[in-house]
Amino acid sequence: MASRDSRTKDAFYCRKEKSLGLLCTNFLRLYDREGVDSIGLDASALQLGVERRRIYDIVNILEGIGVLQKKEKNQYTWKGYAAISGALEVLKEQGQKEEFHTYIANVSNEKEHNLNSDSKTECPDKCSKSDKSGESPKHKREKSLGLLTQNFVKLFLCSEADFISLDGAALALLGDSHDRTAMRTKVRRLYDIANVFSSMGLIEKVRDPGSGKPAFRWTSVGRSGNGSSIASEDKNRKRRAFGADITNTSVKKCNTNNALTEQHQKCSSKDFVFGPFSPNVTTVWNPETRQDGQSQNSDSPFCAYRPQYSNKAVGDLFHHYTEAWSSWRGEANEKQQ
DNA sequence: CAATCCCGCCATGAT
DNA sequence: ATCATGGCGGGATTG
Repeated sequence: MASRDSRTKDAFYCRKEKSLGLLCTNFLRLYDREGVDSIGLDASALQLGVERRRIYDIVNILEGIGVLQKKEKNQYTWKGYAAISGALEVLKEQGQKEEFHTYIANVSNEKEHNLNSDSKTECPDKCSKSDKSGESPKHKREKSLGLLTQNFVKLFLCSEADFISLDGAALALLGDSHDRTAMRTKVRRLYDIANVFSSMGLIEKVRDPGSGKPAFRWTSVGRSGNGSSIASEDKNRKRRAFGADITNTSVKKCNTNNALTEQHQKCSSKDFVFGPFSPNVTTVWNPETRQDGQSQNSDSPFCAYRPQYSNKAVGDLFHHYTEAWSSWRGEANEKQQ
């Protein structure tokens, strides 16, 4: 049946609209409301209008922070933002137990003149790495992303440096594999993680004063002294940010499922194409309009950016449509199963 | 050019 | 074998 050739990036293709960060924001907004406790991957992909593969990315990263927890095949349990602080505490402790602070001495300047001075910049892998005799039938489990996410967090939580570059992180978490390729791959993954973290406000992009190179800084969320008990129940845990929901109604193939669902609706995705609000991509939200600097009280990192339409009415309308559409699709999908 | 990072092929594990 | 997961990196986009 030939390939629908998904690579047909029409004239109106905007990479930003498909970023993991945005997807994460939408994902979070979609599930951060009462009554939610179970998340189905299929439904999720459907609601958000993305391929399944992407949901795996989001889910794996969020699970590393405690927002989600795998329940069973295809099903995750929503733990919510409230679970983050606890997860971070644990991560920080683990990170300290292992010597994560030695990984990132000070990635600041120095650039290529990295002195390979002793230390043990390596193996972020817990457990044994002893593999005498070829393969180790060990846990193939948790090979990356999820683990990488946690290690990335540990670097921030255990390091003194107030900002870390992805290259530095990759270097630190990569043991000694200075393979150009390994580095490249690792950095690619870190970009993915950094994107969702940024969208959640956990980290923020900054510039290294010295080299001018991009780096990330952990926002003031990291618990503060005083331990014992989960405590810090956040007095402001009801930081629910309501706004417009948006769906990535991609006008391309997205689900290999038969078009049964599709033909079932007369007003298929085609018609769903923004009516009054033209698709002129001029109103794309901006994650961080480089206007960094002193941001107001970054108390709550979860005040996600809301991709708003300059026109409130339009936004509301869109929201309404989205809700209707979402629940409809969800129901239809469920029944179909 | 360098920094980003989307997209989806395809290996691998579960059933 | 089929289906669920999710490494991995080519190469398109952005800055």
